[in-house]
Amino acid sequence: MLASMAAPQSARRVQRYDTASLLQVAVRVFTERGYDGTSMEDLARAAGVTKSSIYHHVDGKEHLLRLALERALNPLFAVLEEPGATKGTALDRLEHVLRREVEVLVAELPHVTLLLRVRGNTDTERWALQRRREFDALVAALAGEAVREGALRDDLDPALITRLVFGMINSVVEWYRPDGARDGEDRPDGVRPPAARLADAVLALSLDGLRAR
Amino acid sequence: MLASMAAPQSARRVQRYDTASLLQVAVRVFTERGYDGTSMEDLARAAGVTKSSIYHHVDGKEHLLRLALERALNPLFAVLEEPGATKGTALDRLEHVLRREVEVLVAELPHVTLLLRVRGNTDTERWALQRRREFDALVAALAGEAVREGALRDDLDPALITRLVFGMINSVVEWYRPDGARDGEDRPDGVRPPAARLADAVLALSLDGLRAR
DNA sequence: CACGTTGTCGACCGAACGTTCGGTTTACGG
DNA sequence: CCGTAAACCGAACGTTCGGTCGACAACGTG
Repeated sequence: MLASMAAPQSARRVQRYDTASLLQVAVRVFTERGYDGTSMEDLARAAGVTKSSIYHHVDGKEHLLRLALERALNPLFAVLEEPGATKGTALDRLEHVLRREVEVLVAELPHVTLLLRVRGNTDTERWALQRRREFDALVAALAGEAVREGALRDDLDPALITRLVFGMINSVVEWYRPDGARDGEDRPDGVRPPAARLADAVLALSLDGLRAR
Repeated sequence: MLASMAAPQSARRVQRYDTASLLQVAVRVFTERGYDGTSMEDLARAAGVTKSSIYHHVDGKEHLLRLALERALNPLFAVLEEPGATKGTALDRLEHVLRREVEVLVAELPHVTLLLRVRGNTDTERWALQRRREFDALVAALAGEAVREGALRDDLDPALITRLVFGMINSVVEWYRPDGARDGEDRPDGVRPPAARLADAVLALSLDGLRAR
C-alpha cells in the first residue's frame, strides 16, 4: 500500500460533498418521502452533515429540486431531436420516441420519478409542469400523424392513446429498480441491456396487445 | 313552496359541514396540492371555516387521509368479489376486473388519485401501501392464470404485464375529468356512459394494441 | 509555514406547522 | 321563548420549518 492511500487521519468526516454529490442524496430522499414531505433536516441527516452545510453548496431546497428536474427534462426533450425521431414514417418515429423515452426514464430513473410527481406548489414545479405539457403535445401530434398515415387504428382518439401509452411508460418509475450491472458494460453478444428489454416489452404491449395469437 | 323550504334567514354562514362534506373539500385540496403540501390552514380556507372548526368534525389531518383512502380501497377490493371476477375463464375474469377497476377509478376519482400518490410517511400511508400490494398480487395471480390458460401471450412476464397495464389504468387519474352528466342518468339507448367508454378503450388497447389491422 | 479556499459546524431567527382550549353563535324541538 | 346540542371561532400552545450567521478546521499552493 502506498502512503497516499493511508486512511484519513481525521475520522470526523466520512465524506465531503460538492453540489453534484449532494444532489444525488437529495434526489434519493425526495423520491422516498416526496418533495413536500422532505425537510432540510431530513436531507442533512441522510447526507451526514448539518443543515447549514447544505446551504454552502446550493441556494436552498427549491434549488435542489430545479437541478433534479433539469436532469430529467433535458434528456427527455433531447430524444425528440434525434435522427430517428425526425426522419422516416410517423410510425417509425413514434416507435423510436417511445423506445428511447423508456431508456431515458431508466437511465435517469430518480430524476424522472421526481418530475412525474411534481404538483405545482412552487414556481419551479409549475415550470416543470409547463415543460411536460409541451412535451406531451409534441408526442400527441406525432401519434396523430401515424393515425392519418393509416399505421395506427383509427377507432381510438390519438390524444387518448398517447395519454394511455405514456401512462404505461411513466408507471415504470413506480416499480423498476436497476440491477447491479451498468448498461454500458461488456455483455455477451445477443444479450440486450435491461432497459432495452423493458422497452421491447412496452413496445410489444402497446402495438400488439397482450392477447395470444 | 312549503314554509320549511324557505331560504336560511341568516346569510352569514353559507354552508354547514359534517364529517362527510368536510372530507369532500379535504380530498379536493389534497389532490390539488398533495397531502404533505396541504396545511390545515389551507383546508380551513378552502372550506371557509377556521382551523379549529375542522377539529370539531375529525381527529386531525391524518384522520381525513384515512377516511379518503378507505373510500378508494374498499370499492377496489369489492370488485374482486363480484361474480364476474370469480366465475368463468381466467381471461373473462381478468377482463371483468380491468374494466370494473377503470369504472371504480372514475367513480371514486379523487379518492383513488390520493391512494396512488401515497408515499409512506405516516402509519396511515403505510397501511394503504400494504393494501395496494395485496391488491396487485391478487391481480397478478389472475394474469398468470390467463397466461397458463393460453389466452395471453407467453413471451412476456405476467407480473410485468400486470404492472404495465395497471400503470396505464392508474394513469387515468392524471388527466381524466368527469363531464357534467352523471353516469346513472337517463341516456339514449346504445350510448354508453363515459366511464364504460373509457374502459372499452383501455381494454382494446391492452388486449389488441394500437397497431392498425 | 503563512495564506486563501473550501467545507463544516453550532447557535440562532422568524414564520408556519398541527393541535388544543374556552367560549360564542346557530338551528331547532318542546 | 327557552334549553340544548351541534357548529364555529379567536387566541394560543409547543414544535418544526427553511434559512442565516460567524467561527473554525482541513488542504493545496506559493
